[in-house]
Amino acid sequence: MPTPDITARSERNSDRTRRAILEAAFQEIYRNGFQGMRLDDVVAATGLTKGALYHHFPNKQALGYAVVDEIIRDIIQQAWLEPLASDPNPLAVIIHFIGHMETLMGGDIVTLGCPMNNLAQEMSPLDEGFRTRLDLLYQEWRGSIQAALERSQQAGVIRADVDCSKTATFVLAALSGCVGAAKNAQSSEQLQICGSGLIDYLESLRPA
Amino acid sequence: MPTPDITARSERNSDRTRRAILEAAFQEIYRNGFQGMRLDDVVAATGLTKGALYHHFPNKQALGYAVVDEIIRDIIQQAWLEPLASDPNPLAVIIHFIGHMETLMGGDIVTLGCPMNNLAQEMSPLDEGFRTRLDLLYQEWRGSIQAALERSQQAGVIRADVDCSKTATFVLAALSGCVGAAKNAQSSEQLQICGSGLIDYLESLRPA
DNA sequence: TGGAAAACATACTGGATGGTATGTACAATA
DNA sequence: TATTGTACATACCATCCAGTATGTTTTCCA
Repeated sequence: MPTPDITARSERNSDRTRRAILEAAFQEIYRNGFQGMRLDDVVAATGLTKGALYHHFPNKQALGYAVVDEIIRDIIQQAWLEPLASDPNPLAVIIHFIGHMETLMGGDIVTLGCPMNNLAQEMSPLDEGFRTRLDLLYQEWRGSIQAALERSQQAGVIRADVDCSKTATFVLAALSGCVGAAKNAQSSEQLQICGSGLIDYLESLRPA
Repeated sequence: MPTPDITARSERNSDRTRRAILEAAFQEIYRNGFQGMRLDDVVAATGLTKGALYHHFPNKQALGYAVVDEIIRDIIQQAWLEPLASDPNPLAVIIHFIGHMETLMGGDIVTLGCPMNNLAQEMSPLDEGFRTRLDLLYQEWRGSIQAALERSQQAGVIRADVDCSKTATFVLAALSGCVGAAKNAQSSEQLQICGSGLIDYLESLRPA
């Protein structure tokens, strides 16, 4: 007979510790970049020690990779892929998201930017492991936008001559650019202006 | 009578040394970020020593500020402000620039991205001195694009109902986003696709 | 032409930081 | 219950790196 569920609570302690380290590392990376993240700060934020960190991760790089694979992936999944996949009017979802970004994401989006784009901009030229992981995530993200645009196109909400693949690529890049511009200016007004420019573009895709 | 020009050729030229340090620092920042830049690497690249560096700059931060004020400013000036100010058809200049970015800038634009945007993304949330300097540069850049759009608008090349201020903000942000996307993917094809999406948008501003 | 100041070079320091070596409590088997 | 492996804690090291102290050479100028 297998051990009862009571003992299973202790195994989850390990998972919880690992998760706590990952989330603290994510916050530190979000605020200071990967190179700026200090492992001492991560363990201090969790209340743990270096022994715990190095028990779960072999080194700083592996911790960074795990943050991409487990934390950042979840964020994109929940904020974009799931809402876009389930909604019957995807174009409206995209436009709504852009228009209400600061409300939907935290206010950190203005002061700190997009955590995924920050990390990609910093590490892509320096570390191929980061680059491939983040590029894969971007491909999924772009693919979900493309699929959303195509569904809206089939519903007649978007003109038939629009190249949804190219448009998805551009929209995602422009969105990253808007968030980056707002971060440089440290201004949510800048995010509004820039976002409304992107919305104007999306509206121009509608049939005449 | 002042000393003849012959002596000006002498080995020690303060301005040239300072400039050499600035350019080496720019390259290091471009490749590794400001936090990733090592002063030892900068002096090694110039063939000088730390004594020279600390004679011309009080500390690392001041060196970084000077790179923004003197090197990056010049790059934006030469690549954007001057071409846009002198040309009779500014919209065509913008479109041409976007379409031939990799040729006009170096190939580093794909592998390393935009030096100004890189630095802004890294340092704006961390250091107010960097942020204000870079924000000022962005304002000038955006202003020149806005002026260009307005001139094209007065020439009838752009529709009268277009908000040139908002459009300039969006175009600059989208452009940064495109370069960033290409850098993440390490793909000049990505830059082409993304850039053509931006060009499509600019073309849509023309009268029907 | 001498002397002061500028323009460098050389050698060093101290703190920060990623990583390691080792010890210990505890749960899971056997 | 003895044993073993897991999940941490503690203390420490080695290196990197911004910054400094000081010496030397060149330039400027009175």
